[in-house]
Amino acid sequence: MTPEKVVGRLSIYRRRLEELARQGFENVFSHVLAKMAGCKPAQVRRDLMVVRSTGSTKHGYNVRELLQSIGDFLDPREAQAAALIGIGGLGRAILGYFEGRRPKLFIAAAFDSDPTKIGTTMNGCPCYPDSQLPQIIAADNISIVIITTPADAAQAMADIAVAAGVKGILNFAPVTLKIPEDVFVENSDMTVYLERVAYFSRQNP
Amino acid sequence: MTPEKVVGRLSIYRRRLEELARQGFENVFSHVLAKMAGCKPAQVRRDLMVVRSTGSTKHGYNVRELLQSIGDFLDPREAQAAALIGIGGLGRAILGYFEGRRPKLFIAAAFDSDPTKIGTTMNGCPCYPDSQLPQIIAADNISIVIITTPADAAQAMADIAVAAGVKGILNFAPVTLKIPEDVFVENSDMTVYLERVAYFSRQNP
DNA sequence: GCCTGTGAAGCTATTCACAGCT
DNA sequence: AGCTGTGAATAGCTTCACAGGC
Repeated sequence: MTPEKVVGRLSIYRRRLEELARQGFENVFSHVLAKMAGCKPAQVRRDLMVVRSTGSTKHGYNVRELLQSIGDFLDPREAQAAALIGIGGLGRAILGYFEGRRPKLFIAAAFDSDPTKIGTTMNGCPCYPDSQLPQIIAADNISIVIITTPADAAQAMADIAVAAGVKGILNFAPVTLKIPEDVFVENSDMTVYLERVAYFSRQNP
Repeated sequence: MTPEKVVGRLSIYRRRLEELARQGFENVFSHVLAKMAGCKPAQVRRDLMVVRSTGSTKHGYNVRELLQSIGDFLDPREAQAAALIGIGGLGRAILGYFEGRRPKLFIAAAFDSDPTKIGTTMNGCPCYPDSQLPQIIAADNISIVIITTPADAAQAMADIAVAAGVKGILNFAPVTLKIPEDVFVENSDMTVYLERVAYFSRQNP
């Protein structure tokens, strides 16, 4: 199975290729894409092996074909719906971020415990009370949740989502979730990031 | 030099240990901490070798000592100041997140191009116009910036910050920054995370 | 000449497995 | 008996380096 790192880089290559396409470029060499993505040419070529796209010696890779191949690889066949749990500053930022970016992957519903938010629409996304999570996950066929609640609510929300059949969790709460093996969890912990930057910023002369 | 992964896990262990300390635990075994952090006991023990903390067979590690050792390792000797660039939803969320969390690592200033934000205080953090970045980085001895601007502003802000002497960048903008080797950059790209969760959520039977 | 595709080498990270301690 | 600390083994990732093609 394709490693996480590779899938992550494919996502990055895709966005760089979209820029290139917008600017009218038809072809790109591995060393150019590597520079744009912040990695090495050999790595780009190896990663692209997994999407079975093939370049030519003369012009490198065809931008449009490559976008197609990466899309075929990364995107679901049918559109995939996600839900956001916890409509704070971070949750709102994420809603704004993804609005209409990928037709095959969209945030279909947002949940919060605050009654003043319920019934409103944020960035085109309807807000529901936490209590409706199971019903709406089922009704909208939601397979992914993004958790942006405070730390103390995260596990309970995750449990409900998993019980309702969710298969992937993107967790921004600074806790380690206890989740069954067959559900994919990606943690994004800003405290870790900042402490790491602080640490390494002091290591260079 | 200590690998990034290890530094990240130390940050996680620390927060789990803080919970344990709050709950009154005095000692912890590697397998307990491993479960709390979502990794394996052998990895915990190996990671803890780098902070030169040493456990006992009978009771495992002493929570307070371990917190001390990790702090000595991770924290700067003098307090380290960061600046936030781009006061949108994400920026505000981050300000709220870090307010008063670590005495040795704090966000001293926030910057934005929107004049209505200038002069206000958010989560205890004063807001300045972008144009004052160099002066305030110098005046407050800021060594880290957190970039939460839209994609198209990120490189320009990063260039200014680097020119002003910043040594670490935490970048949330979905672009690959071109930055000198001696400045540490950590990228956190939510699009990548979500696409990855979407991809792997489909791979399990 | 300068590219891609890839076997093989080199490197990094994780996990095993056990000696040594209490 | 059950833990830590760690050499050694394994697994995973990146980079080299070159054959093959235009």
